[in-house]
Amino acid sequence: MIKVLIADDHTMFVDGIESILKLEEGIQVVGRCYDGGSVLKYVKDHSVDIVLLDVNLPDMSGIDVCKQLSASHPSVKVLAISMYNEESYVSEILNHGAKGYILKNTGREELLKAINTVQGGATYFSKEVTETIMKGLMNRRKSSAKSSPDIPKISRREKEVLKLIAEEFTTQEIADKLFISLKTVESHRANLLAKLNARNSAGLVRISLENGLLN
Amino acid sequence: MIKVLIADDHTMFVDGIESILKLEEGIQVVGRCYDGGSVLKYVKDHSVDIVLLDVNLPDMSGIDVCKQLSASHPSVKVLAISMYNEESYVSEILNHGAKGYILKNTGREELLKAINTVQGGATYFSKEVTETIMKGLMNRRKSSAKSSPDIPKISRREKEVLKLIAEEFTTQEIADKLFISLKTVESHRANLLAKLNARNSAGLVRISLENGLLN
DNA sequence: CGAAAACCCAGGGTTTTCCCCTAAAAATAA
DNA sequence: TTATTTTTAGGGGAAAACCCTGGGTTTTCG
Repeated sequence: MIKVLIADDHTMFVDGIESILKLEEGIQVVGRCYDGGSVLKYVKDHSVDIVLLDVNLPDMSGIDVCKQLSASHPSVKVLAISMYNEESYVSEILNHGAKGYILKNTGREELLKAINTVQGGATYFSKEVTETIMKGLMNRRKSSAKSSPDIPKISRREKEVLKLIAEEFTTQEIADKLFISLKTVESHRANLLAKLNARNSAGLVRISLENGLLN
Repeated sequence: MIKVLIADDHTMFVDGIESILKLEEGIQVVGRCYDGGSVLKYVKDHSVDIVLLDVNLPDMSGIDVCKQLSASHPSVKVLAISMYNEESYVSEILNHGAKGYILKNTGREELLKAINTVQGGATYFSKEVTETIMKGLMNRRKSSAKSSPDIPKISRREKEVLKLIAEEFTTQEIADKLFISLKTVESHRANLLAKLNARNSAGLVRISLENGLLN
């Protein structure tokens, strides 16, 4: 028997969910909460398997609820429910321990599948949400891949110097660390400025980070 | 009846999968392929619902197979199977149309769940794979996901200066842009160095980018 | 309201970076 | 092998960054 807690500030929505789950034999709705604080309170005093958690709650964001929940009660699985298929919402709440993310226009079948999947220890995202995540991944890949229009090869030594510059070491400190002269470090930096087309160390760091040159 | 095609170059593995699926009533293994070319060929001539596709095949990578498959036969769902839980593999093959990604140490139960989920139109990732994806998301989204441990408020003017520093402008240029003295700009930078706990402008830029302070 | 804090401004003095130049030993590629 | 790149290093000077101090203004908060 899966014990489910529903957390959403819209009564009608909670009613809808409950009426769906009531018909299921393996699922028991053990409680209803209309704000984040009640969720934390309820979980403290009762046994709960899954929390159907709305991302947007009146008093505190579902993200915060999720964060605290997974810290204090890691065995409780959070299935996020939201009106919004926004990548930032999705990644944020998943980064804070949610086991799944579905939209509010989800049908009965999918809701049940999500609950069962999450209960089984895996994660569940509805199709639309997955597409959103993938789009996000794809865009980031493109931008990180294409954004090297004209970057000549950075030699091994130059890369070492570059890393140390990004870590805020002075030229003298870098020279000492690498057992080379201060003038040599300056040479490397000068070459880096030319290669990365930067005007100063600040630009050097920015360009490096934007193109992931420090890995 | 779900028609499944197994594509993997390790015979024993294919046997294992097939013996598992043979016991299932709703699933029928319609073919076996040991390289990528055969997959494309088979799909062209037969009706297939799901391809269990190994990411590493002898002749061509599973990514390429997936790409061509989703272009020529979009109704065929690809469920990627791999030994490796590498973020680059996962995101790449998912970007090319795969509907799921599971590892080779996956048990019988999870394999069946994955097949049914994918057949139902949703996507499926095993727990470990999801963690990998989320880790990747988190690293790229440090700004939104991560907490800012000890960053005092940056004033409006300081932020302006900070942005211009990151854009490689010199102190004099910043002073001219903002119609203030060179010395004033230096003051702002000094305050920024203290607030962000940086030693120099390079660190200023790094910390800003890591914490998304330039938005 | 009134004090404390934060913000914006700015100058003097010191250290560091940046730039333009040259150049040789060492490693790598053709 | 020869040719190219990398790594090393230096002089000298202009520019920028950094450190310390302080005054005037605005914001915040009891």
